[in-house]
Amino acid sequence: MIIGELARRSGLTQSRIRFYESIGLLKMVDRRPNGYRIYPPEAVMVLEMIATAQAAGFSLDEIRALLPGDLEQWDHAALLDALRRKVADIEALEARLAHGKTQIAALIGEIEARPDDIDCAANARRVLSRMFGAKTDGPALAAGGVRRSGKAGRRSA
Amino acid sequence: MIIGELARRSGLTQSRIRFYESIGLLKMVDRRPNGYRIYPPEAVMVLEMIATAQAAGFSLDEIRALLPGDLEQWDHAALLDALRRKVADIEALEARLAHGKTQIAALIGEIEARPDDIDCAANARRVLSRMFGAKTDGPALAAGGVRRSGKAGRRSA
DNA sequence: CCTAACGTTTAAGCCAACTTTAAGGTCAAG
DNA sequence: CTTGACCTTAAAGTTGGCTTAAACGTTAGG
Repeated sequence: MIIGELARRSGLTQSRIRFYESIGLLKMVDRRPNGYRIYPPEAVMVLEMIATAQAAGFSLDEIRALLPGDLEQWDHAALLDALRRKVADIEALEARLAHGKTQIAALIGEIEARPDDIDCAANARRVLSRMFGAKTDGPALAAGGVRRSGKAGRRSA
Repeated sequence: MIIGELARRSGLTQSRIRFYESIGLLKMVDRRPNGYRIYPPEAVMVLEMIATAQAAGFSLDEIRALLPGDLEQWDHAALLDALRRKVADIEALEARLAHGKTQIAALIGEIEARPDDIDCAANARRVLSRMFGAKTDGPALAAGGVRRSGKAGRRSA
């Protein structure tokens, strides 16, 4: 299979496939005498696997660490470990999200409770002091938590 | 207040504060004849507000759109709107996370169920076909979903 | 008067995960 | 033999949210 077909069959772009090869993520590639890449049929599945793992929240670095390149040699223990750690990560993120949601809900309540007939600055101060007073324990959802859901959507191909 | 003190009091770095000014996020700044920036005391609160909003999942663009620069003039309606949209975003992300967690849990189950006495490749294929067969509806947690929780942690100052 | 600790600017660098661009080689059909 | 669809490469660009560097001015203390 050459790259165009692999791209069509996996749903990824050619550039993305080449990129994965360049970072050592996709090693199942040979060359024709003319320089063209040739892939075995399994490559489709591996790419789908990579995409799925990404979809489950793994970084490419993590995926590379787990994916043996050779489908016959999975490190079960390491894989299970990584999966369990990922579940823990997800649960931590869920907790942060819940916390953030609570904060926002409280803020909505505060704002709704008093229409604009009262001093805004004082109101803002009240709202904020409540938010900060309510133990915003560290970087709640911060740095690496949530990424904007709106404009990031750029699917393959 | 000059920038060093503001940095100390808000917990942000000076470069970050200047950066916020440069993108039009922090407008409450004057200059001394010598060029030094001077800030009113409220700047501390505004910066904390920005950090909190970020922590709640808002991008700097969103924050700029909501923060009027002048504390006396909040657009209540727009703010409420944005907050409600953010809650919806968070809930969508929560759903994706739950879905991803289910997927991973299923995968763990699959792997645990059969120790390494069986053919790995066949097993992998089974596991994956189950994952893909189970309607991995689109980019579940993909593109803009989760960011690694491990190495992103680089807090201010 | 010197030094150390502040402040200023612009520009470039970093991260991940790609995409885009530019400039070219290969190949099958008509 | 030319056209057009394929493939190749290296390098640069993208996004967001900053940090770091370089080169310089200011100010307080001894």
